[in-house]
Amino acid sequence: MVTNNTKEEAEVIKFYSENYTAKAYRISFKKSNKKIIRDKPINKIKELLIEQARERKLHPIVKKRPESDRIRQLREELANISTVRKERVFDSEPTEEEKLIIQKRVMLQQLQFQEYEKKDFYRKLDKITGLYNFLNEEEVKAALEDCNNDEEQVILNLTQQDYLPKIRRIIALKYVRPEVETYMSTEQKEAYEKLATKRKNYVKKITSEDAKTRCYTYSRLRLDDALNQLKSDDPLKAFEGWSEARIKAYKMIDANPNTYYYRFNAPGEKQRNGAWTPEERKLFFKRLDEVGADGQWGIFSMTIPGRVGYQCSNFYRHLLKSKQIVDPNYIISNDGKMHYLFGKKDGQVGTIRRHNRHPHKHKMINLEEALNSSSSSTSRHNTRKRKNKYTYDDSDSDDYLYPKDNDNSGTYRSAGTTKRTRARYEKSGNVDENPLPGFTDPITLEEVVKPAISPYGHVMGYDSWVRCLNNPDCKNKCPITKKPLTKRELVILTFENIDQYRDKIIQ
DNA sequence: TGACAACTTTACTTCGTCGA
DNA sequence: TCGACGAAGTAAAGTTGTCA
Repeated sequence: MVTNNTKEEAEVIKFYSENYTAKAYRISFKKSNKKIIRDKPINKIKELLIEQARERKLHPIVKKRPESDRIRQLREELANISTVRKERVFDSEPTEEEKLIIQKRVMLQQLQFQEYEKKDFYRKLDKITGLYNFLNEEEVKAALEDCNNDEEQVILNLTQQDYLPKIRRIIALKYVRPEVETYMSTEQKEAYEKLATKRKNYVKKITSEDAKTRCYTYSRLRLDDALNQLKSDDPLKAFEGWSEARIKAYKMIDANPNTYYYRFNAPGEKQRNGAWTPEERKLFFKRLDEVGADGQWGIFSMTIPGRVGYQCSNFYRHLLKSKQIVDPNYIISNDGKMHYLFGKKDGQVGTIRRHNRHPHKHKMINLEEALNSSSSSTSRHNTRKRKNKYTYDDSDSDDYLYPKDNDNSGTYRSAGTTKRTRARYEKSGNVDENPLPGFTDPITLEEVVKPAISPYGHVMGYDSWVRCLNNPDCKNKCPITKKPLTKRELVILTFENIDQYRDKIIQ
């Protein structure tokens, strides 16, 4: 995207805001009914340092990293290089053979130095993450660079609430997306301009007056045209003619990839149009096997180059319509149109949604009616303003985010994501069911009450996860891996499921 | 706990384009 | 001219937070 640097900088600062860290500390202390003491984190660090030293003394752990082997290997290689001893070193030029040996030795020494540097880094990494186990390697590296490689200084700085956000900002700025290069050649540009002119002059013969007016007053802005507009130097013109939905989706690239990819390809990726090639079909079915048609077509399309989410959605409907695949969630009404079943409950007839050009006459039609006659359905009024929120599951239980029992589908109950439901869940007494007693929350540094695991294997208190994922600066993004993550993907650990997840936990 | 508003998501409709 | 298909826009369902 072509924007000025300030805008990009603002966009890439996604991780914890200063406010968030401060809040986390506040909440943590509020919970334990303690007064906020400014040097509390330092006291905590001191305790941890003493504990760590004691633990090391009792149970010395030697972490083996591939580097140790590599250094040994390099040392052996160095020893095996033949040596040349000259009696009068400066008398003559070295022979070719001697030059090669020197070159090899220098190279190996450089490598060895690099390996030692790595080893030293890992030593510091272990020391720092021993205290701040929620930091990742990249964050430690950035912090060390910031403190002239002084790990003690890093440890000290990290006791300041605003230091981690500062480091994360530095990292985030490293990933400023480069400008999307113009991938059009001169010939392509000429052809494109020709096409654009043709489009501009194109006047379709329309019989309806209304349609004619619409055709003259606005023309649909195609994706390639819209993206080309972004190359304009004038920021006002960049989004000219874009629909609200498109702008919204475009802004969601980090916050919500599904929304973005539903309407866009990956930045710089050329859009593919036309019929699906056999390779694309193969990719589509492979993806279908992996994630299924769960409605997140944006996410679905991410692995299919050149195709956006709605293209995948349309293609899926096409496959259904042409009976190449079968999905019981869709029905075909008498008029031959596909309808997705909403609010389908076990043993009950689901409803289908029908669009109406007249917004004041919204209707929900019954499946039976739809199957019998598509036109008769319009006579039935549905004045319900708000449907039952939780239509996916009949159960009244509040096991939010828990995998369905005996369900091999891999889906999760989506009900009960509100504060209220969570409160009810907590009230139900499940909170006491902590399978990880003594586990420290990396955010609050307090013992985790309700541990939850992400698909990436990181464990934090459920409340900490929720606060991270709700933080507008890094909404729906894992604070540790920076990868997309929603609350629904979290699994609260209990005695029932801990064995299933124990091996997946990353420490 | 219900009502409601704001926001998000996505199924579906409509329209543009192209080739026969 | 027409049918088929791709793509954009929008209506409406779902979600979540707030307030009384």
